[in-house]
Amino acid sequence: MRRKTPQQYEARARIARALAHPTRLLLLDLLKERETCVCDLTEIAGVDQSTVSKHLAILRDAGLVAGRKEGAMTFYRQTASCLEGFFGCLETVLRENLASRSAVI
Amino acid sequence: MRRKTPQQYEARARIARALAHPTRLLLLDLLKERETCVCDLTEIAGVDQSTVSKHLAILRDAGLVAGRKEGAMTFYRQTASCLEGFFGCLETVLRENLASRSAVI
DNA sequence: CGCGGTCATGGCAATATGGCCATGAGTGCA
DNA sequence: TGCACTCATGGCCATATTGCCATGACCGCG
Repeated sequence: MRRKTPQQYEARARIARALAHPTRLLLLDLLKERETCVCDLTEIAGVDQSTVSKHLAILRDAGLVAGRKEGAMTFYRQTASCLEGFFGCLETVLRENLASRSAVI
Repeated sequence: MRRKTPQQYEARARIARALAHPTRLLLLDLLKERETCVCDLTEIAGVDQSTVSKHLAILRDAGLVAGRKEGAMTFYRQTASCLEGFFGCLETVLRENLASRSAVI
């Protein structure tokens, strides 16, 4: 494969940055199954509502979730269809890290 | 799937953070094909050698690359076997984002 | 209309990140 | 030994990120 342009790496990094926070990973995990309103997400995440809104905005800007307004509430859902692969990758790395550390011991 | 512990999300986020920088994505791309020394990586990346070393340390701590000393040089290689899936995920998101924006227009 | 519930955004402070410079350690050659 | 080369690390500054608080917009119900 040919090397990519700085713009391509920047575009990829923008999405990766959106994935690089535990609270956002939790939100994505919750939204994998079903649409959820911000109020419920706030309660589960255990941080301020404004903080959750900002995290959701970051995920939305990255194209990973989308919001649907219904009355006073906004229901978010996952839009990226590939996150299973991403999480699978993370788990693989974690397993490999664990194995190599065990090997050292 | 059951919800995960904060520690699990933190562990995942640590790896995601390592992937969340364009220069590190470039380095991973270069190391996908063949082992490369820091000096060559520095020249290609176009940033200071110390900066490259720090990026490589971050990737190494995340378990994504490993270094092998040979004489005065250190050759790095990719150790994570799943990054293709990760990059594929990023590309999918980018394509989906592009498509949805085109749909708006 | 008034009011409580829901959510997004601006402001701010604390912390983390990223870049370069300077430096030090280790290697190999003359 | 002396020197050039390679790489890692500490220091430092500029910038970005993250959290909460405060606030404002919007909705729906009395």
